[in-house]
Amino acid sequence: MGGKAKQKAALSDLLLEVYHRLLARYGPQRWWPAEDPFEVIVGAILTQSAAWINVEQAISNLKAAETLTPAALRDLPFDRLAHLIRPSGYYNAKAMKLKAFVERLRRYVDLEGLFALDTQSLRQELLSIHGVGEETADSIILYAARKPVFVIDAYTRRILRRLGLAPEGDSYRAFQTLFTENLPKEEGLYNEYHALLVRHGKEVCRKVPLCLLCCLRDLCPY
DNA sequence: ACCCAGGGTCATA
DNA sequence: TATGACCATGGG
Repeated sequence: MGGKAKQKAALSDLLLEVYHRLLARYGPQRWWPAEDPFEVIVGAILTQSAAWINVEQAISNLKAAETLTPAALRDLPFDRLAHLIRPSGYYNAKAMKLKAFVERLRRYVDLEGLFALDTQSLRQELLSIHGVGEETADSIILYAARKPVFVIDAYTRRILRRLGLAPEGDSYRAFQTLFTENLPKEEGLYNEYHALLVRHGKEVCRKVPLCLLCCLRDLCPY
């Protein structure tokens, strides 16, 4: 094995080691916390820069109003939609995004039609919808369409930096490549790994600044 | 009182 | 392409 290949093998082992530690520490996360694919999508948009606890309230409001379907959201007056999702913050902006999504969905009839696209086309299509950026698009592909795409979020970046693994460039794609080039391409693994990173990020990285109690502390170069 | 959450868009340089 | 203002609620 050449030097390059050896380095890559080591990185792959490290990423798997991190995964197994998190899994042992927290257990399976059973993501995404939603009853169906459409609820995943609504949650992915509502959780943008918002605490999940507030998103849960907004989703709960939508369910109580029996409006958590594409057709119902299309029929819902804008102001009423905005009011229902108020707890998740940025409610006018997010009401606009939800409307944009369900309007675009008409082209494919339903989610099944949209998800019939190959992964690359699906990603491009999602990115072209107002309010859907890279993280939201990938969350939808992984957790709603159940296709193997690794989701990168703020927690993931923070944890990788702390482990001294942050890629050069610092871009979304660079972080994503780090995972996909060094892990088996499995939807189940990507699903659980990202969920665990988020769990770990919430649990430890903010509350315990230097990771003193962190299950990854001996992997930290700091 | 202040900080920031499982981001994204848009205007500007 | 890169930065900054803006979107807004609720819990720590």
